[in-house]
Amino acid sequence: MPELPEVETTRRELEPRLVGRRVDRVLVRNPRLRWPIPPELVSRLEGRRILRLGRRAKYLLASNAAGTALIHLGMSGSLRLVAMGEEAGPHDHVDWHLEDGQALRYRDPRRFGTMLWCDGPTDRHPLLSRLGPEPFSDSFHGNWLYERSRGRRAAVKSFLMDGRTVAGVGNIYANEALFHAGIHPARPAGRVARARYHRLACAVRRILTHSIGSGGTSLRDYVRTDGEPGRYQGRLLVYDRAGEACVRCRAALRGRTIGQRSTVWCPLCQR
DNA sequence: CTTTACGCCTGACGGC
DNA sequence: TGCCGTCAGGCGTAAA
Repeated sequence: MPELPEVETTRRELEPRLVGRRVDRVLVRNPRLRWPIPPELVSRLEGRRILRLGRRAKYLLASNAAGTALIHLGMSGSLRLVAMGEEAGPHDHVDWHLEDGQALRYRDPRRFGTMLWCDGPTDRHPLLSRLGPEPFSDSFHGNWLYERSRGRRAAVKSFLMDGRTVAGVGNIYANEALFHAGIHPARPAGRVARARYHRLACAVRRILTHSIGSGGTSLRDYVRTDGEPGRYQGRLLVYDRAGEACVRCRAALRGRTIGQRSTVWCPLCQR
């Protein structure tokens, strides 16, 4: 499932191949993603050059002179560059035909993903306007987490996964970051001390940095734009390891659902 | 305001 | 072997 490192890896791989290129034609085989792909996405993209490929949370933002395409990979989506004419599979829902004979191919078996068009500034788009700070921005730090969490009774893991708290931290990395910071995922967010939030913010940044450097996690569906798997999976310390031994203290890792999400933690290392 | 549950969808997996 | 039920998972939305 594409998390932020996978999306950022995709962005970095695609950027040099897309920016400056003209989109000649957009072929929508199946518009039924999470929301229908709007017809104006096609008309706004065709005939214009892509000027920028950005990212906000897990949304990829492909801009041209007319506006911006918002692309979300959901939990099974991928973007690849293919040679134009390469046969499309059953889940290859959209191709952007580029002037250089390649096509940007969007595949998403479960169709939880998104491809929308935004005419104006993207920071005013309803899907983006209420997002919290990017994890690598200066405004994301322990004090922000601490101040924002006061009075909150929800689990710190749910708090961390709320996009208004910090953008783009999904289930896998929430589990990992809480382990690194030694914080029990079910602890009420308002009962985590300032110093521990400082550790948590550092852990989030460190883990995301390492995962991006490894090309993403490559759990289950995710593959890179070249079809190769990411390499961070072997570095996951708790996710998907319930019942196994904690790498630090060898205690059996615990697992249960918190906030409708599978959660794993070490009962000794995390308090 | 906060918190919780739901639903979209398919592939993987386990039981028979 | 094959069929079927169950479940995960991002995240917006509705409901409490």
